[in-house]
Amino acid sequence: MPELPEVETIKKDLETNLIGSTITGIDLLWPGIIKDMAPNTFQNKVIGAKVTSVTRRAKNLIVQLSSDKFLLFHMKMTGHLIFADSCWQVDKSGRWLSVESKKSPMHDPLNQYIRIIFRLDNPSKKTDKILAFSDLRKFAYVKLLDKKHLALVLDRYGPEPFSEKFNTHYLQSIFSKKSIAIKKMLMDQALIAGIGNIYADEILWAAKIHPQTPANKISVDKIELLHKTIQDILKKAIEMRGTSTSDFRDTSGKKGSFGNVLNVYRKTGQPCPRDGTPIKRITVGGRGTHFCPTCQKEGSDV
DNA sequence: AATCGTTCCTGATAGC
DNA sequence: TGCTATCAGGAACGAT
Repeated sequence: MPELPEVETIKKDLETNLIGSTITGIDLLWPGIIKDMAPNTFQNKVIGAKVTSVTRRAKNLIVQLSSDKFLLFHMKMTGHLIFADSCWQVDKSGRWLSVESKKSPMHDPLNQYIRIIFRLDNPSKKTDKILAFSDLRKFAYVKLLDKKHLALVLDRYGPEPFSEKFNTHYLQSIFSKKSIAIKKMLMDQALIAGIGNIYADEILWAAKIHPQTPANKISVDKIELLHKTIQDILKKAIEMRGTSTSDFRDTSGKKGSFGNVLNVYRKTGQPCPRDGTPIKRITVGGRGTHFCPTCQKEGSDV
């Protein structure tokens, strides 16, 4: 599921490829992908606009248009954006046609649930391009917002982990007020932007904190370590272009490599890389949670 | 006011 | 073999 590093990877790809392109048409294969607006209105307002910038906030991807409107993409669990030549076509159910090679990224089952295609014209590129939005589970969406409504949506998120506001003092202030599980707090988008299930588990393992530790029981020293760990892990994951243990693909359909260096996420029963104890899986806040019961002991070392 | 449960959806997998 | 039931999971929203 795309979290901060995965959406950042998509953002970097599209910054290179999308800026300056004009959206010349839209193929809508599943109208439900468009939220908060009638599909016809959406198409009328988007077609003809030029992409002026691509940014990320929390797990959202924001594509600014020359019309001073913004496309807001959320990938949820299985959303992928694919940037490709316009010769690629899909059938009525959103599967790519004429996939000759099994090695082609388009052959990947997870790139074959196309819900909407943006057709692009860019004079500086040799051929026309498309931006296709694939999403197996139909949780992902795209919205068209003006500046005011975009600000309203984005203001609900907590600080970005690489912003100045995200410092040890901030973590102390939010943790001290609540006794809920630290993992739930790390994943609360209104408190910290961009951390999801994979990175929450990896961060807590690296900082040796039990995922169910009440947030207000964590010492100042541990908060400092946690702060550093959040930044270190997210930075490394961005450098490795994300985690693709299940669904994530970049805009050319390729996997990220952070999945190769995971220590606990989806490693149930496998030895902890630090002490060899089998990794345990529990549920925290309704989410599958992986940790080492020995080096992330509950109620100790907090 | 804060927190919990439900909802959206499909494919993989387990169980019979 | 082939069916049905269960589960995963981000985050908005309704319920308590």
